[in-house]
Amino acid sequence: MNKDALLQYIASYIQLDPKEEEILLTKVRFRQYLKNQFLVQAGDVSKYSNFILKGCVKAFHLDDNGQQHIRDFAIENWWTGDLGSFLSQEPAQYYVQCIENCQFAQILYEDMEELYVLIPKMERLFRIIIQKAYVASQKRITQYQSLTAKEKYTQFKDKHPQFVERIPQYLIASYLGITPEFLSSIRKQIANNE
Amino acid sequence: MNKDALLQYIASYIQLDPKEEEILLTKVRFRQYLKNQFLVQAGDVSKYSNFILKGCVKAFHLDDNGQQHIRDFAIENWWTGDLGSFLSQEPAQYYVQCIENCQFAQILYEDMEELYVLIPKMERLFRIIIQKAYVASQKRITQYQSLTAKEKYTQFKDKHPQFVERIPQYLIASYLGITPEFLSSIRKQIANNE
DNA sequence: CGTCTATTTGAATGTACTCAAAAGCGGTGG
DNA sequence: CCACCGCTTTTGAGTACATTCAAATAGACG
Repeated sequence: MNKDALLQYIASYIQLDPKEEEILLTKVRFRQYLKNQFLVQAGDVSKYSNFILKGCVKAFHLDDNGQQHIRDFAIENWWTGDLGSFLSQEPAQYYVQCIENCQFAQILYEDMEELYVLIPKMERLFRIIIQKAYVASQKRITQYQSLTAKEKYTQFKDKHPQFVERIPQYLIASYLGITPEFLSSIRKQIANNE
Repeated sequence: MNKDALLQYIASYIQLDPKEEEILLTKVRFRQYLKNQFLVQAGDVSKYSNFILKGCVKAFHLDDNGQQHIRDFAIENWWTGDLGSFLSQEPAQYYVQCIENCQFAQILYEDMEELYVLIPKMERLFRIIIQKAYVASQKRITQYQSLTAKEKYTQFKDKHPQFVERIPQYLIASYLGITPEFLSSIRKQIANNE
């Protein structure tokens, strides 16, 4: 499978020499998942960190009423999983499910810890990646607070057109924290004002 | 000022030898701020990463209507600032303001980058800290999605009693994404049902 | 073509907001 | 020690944004 996509991605953050790349690849497992297959299931421990080579996933949470709430979507060149479960090796709170057929590069928890020792630069890599993800997450919170549903949808559409194309609307509604019916009426409004 | 609090905090994540602690301290600036003073102002570049030795701050965002939305609070032994601005060295999107008189340990952006080189373990330290912060941020998003205002307040109160004691209610309302009037009526409801 | 899932529609409802005013509370000075 | 000031919290009436529920329509796929 396409290991080059992973190495190229990493090269955009840190420089690994050929030996280090080799070590890294001994710790990486390449794997295919089908559409609708679960990468993580709430209740199980999330054993892998998953880099997406191909495809698209949703990470979601089930509330007490059995309702699904999308935490985030992820596509090629993103990492996904339940980070909280992965770090603590305790049962996951989230589900991660494939929206399309997918290919992942997976690193086992124990191997990840070893990699940090064998290749200290990996600490830097993930520090930087997670810093960025955290900044984005903070921004999403303030947008939740300060925007109306219509504004949230408009900004999402403008910022992530690739998601709007690939992902059903009722999932986007869930990501935005609104009902699919209301998103539908927002879209109607937008269409009429143009 | 109390450098030991910083060293002790760091020691709970990584082990620094005396020489490394010394190097670290040459890069740290200890500083006092008064209640209501700004640690970060939107529009300015956030030059420091700030560790709180004493006191309590709010980080917030101003929307187009001039309304304040609390991104988060931080107290002793937490880091605060505008991470996005600090990392990119571009103008901040957030304000960070002292709710009480405060003492901080500050590290300049350039010094932080040097520290990562001089003491590679610092990469590990911040990787771990930010991973945790990111996990908490994700959890907050899903709580935003799946809880009513009353549930959000109850959970906040139970999880962060120290905040409820120190922080005015209208700021907690803003953090939860509701109006102070509505929080007041929620509290009345809770009081009546007991 | 038929079935299953996703999207749209519309009416009734509810949760949370706006606005205005009153009450509470803490500090300060006369 | 009381009176006043500024700021925070409470109250209440009217309103709006978004939800719920039920049903119709549209789309995708075998």
